[in-house]
Amino acid sequence: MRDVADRAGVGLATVSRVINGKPGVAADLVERVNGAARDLGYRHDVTASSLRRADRRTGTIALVLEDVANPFSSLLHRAVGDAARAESVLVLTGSSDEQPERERELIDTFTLRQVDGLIVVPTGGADAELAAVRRQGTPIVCVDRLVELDQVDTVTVDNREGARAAVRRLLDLGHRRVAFLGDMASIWTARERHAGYLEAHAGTGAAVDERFVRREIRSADAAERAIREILGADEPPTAVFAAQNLLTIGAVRALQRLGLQDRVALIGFDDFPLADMLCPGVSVVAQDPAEIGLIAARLLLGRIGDPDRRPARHVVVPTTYIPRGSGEIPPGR
Amino acid sequence: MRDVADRAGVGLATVSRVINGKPGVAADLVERVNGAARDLGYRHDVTASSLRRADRRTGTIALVLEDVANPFSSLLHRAVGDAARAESVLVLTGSSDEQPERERELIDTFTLRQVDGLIVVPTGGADAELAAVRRQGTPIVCVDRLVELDQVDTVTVDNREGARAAVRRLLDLGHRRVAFLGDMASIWTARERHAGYLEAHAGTGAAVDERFVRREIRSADAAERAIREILGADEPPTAVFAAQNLLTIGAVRALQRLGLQDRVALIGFDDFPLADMLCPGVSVVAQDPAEIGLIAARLLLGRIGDPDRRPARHVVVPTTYIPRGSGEIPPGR
DNA sequence: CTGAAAGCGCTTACAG
DNA sequence: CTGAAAGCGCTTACAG
Repeated sequence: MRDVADRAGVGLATVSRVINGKPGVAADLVERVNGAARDLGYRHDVTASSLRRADRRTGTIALVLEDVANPFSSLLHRAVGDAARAESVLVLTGSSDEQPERERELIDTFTLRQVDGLIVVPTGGADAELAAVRRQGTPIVCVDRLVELDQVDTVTVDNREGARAAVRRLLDLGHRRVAFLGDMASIWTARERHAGYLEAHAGTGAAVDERFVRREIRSADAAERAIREILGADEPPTAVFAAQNLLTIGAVRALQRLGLQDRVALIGFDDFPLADMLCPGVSVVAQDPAEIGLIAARLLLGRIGDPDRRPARHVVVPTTYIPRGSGEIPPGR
Repeated sequence: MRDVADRAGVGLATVSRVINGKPGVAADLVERVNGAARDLGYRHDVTASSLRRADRRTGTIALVLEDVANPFSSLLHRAVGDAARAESVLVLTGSSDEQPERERELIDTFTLRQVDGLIVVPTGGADAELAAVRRQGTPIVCVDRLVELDQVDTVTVDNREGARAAVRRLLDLGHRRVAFLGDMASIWTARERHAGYLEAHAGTGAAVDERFVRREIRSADAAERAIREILGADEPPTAVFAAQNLLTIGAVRALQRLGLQDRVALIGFDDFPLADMLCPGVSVVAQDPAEIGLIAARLLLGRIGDPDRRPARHVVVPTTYIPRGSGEIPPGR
């Protein structure tokens, strides 16, 4: 920048003004500075500029996901990336693997790098750290899972209602014994979906049979084992509600292995690629990760641009039931 | 940092030395500085520190992918992220969507942010920019696709051989008419896989029938249409080789719709989730994106740590054929 | 072993 | 409208 100023025969301040597009510089000087910059192949150092800048913005946000390689996460990532790009902000990413310790570590390194804001899928075990960072002034939006913190926005889906409606469909079809497969109860979505499962039964003839309710299931393999076990009982369930995509896949695998895929109904929560191409197609309560990501990014970018203290917002994105066959199997077939 | 120095009653330089773990500071001073830092809740500003640092390293690398939401990319991303994390470096990501213009833009913004190195899946249309950046001193490793540039390492798979072996299997099974579905010829992998398809035919009785060779196919939908067309011909192919995962999915869809999934053989290049659960299971030439990512990250991190000018390396990661049924269907069934 | 000073590449009051 | 000076938070020769 020094060199540009010299070559253009102006002061440093003027170069800075021109580069940043600030008004009030004589046209011929603008011309000269731009010319000099071009001749010298000048490259503006964004990092250095943020150091002295009044707002100290770095033009970077961070995204803390459960796992960047999981389809839900990567679609969310894509949407956030696109929204950020439109405002020339870059995005750093990390995977917490559902470990609070890891989440804390990520939050720490990202804030140390002076990110302008944070979008996080909270494990639930690092809420205190999130609150502290927020108090420090860094805007945060939590996605996928509700967290009640001062000044932090959240965007989730109506898990309870989505689950309730899906399970109610099964009951309305005549199923009396519907199994439940769920993730760790420490995860908000897992609790909500379980609650929806219970609510669906209320007021119907069907009772929840605790033998068929399996929670704390963490992988497709575990889900597969659970289903095999459950279906080995006498008077086994005639339908399954799998409250998470990996668990749905495990359930499909179990049913296929047992040759029961056309006899036992199945509905999963969260869509997954190729669900429509299995036989039968797997019916799901679909979320829209791209929409969630877009809304989260807008909320965050909005807070960054305008730091006045509006109260936290909680936006709920609707789910969609997609019938593909597996959820439409009647009992006793 | 000023505050820490004051509270510890030492100079700024000493604080810097302690924070950076440099040797040669009296034990009691180390103690005092750490104590003061703790008391004051001091947070080291990594960004500012890189400004004056001799090596000017920012501890950040960038990853330019085709699309962060595509499974191949996101697995690669995950591996790179893990390797980077082990050395406390952060990773910025962007999606080029196979557009050279977009790739150039990403390279530009990332280098402007002073990243220490770049891992890119090159579109092929921004090689000049990559070369320029490399000459500027920034280490680069290209993944998935070969590019011949000075001092840039590449890690790819042996596409040609993987494709050749797969198609040869089909021919050995007795198939005489094997269709080919490929991506844009501007992409190195698409050209190589096509070459492998041709090589497989050499010296066998089977001749390549150009009516059944479709290149420049960009999506699952286009692949589905192409297959329906091809299978409408008289004396249609009895087997299909799909040279990319989206195209494989399109092919499966077409075969399912036509009810031919158990009659026409299919092998895809690149594995995809749930390929094993379709009926029949889809046989593929699998790549190992995690391994590719890990190797790329190591190469890059190695170059960053030790900038002496070793010649570029090209590492080739093997592919694996996974038989699942669809590739094992004999002709005329 | 330690600290005062200079400086990384930039922005921002402050005079003019 | 413009420029010289100070300073963002740090590191690094350079003396001592």
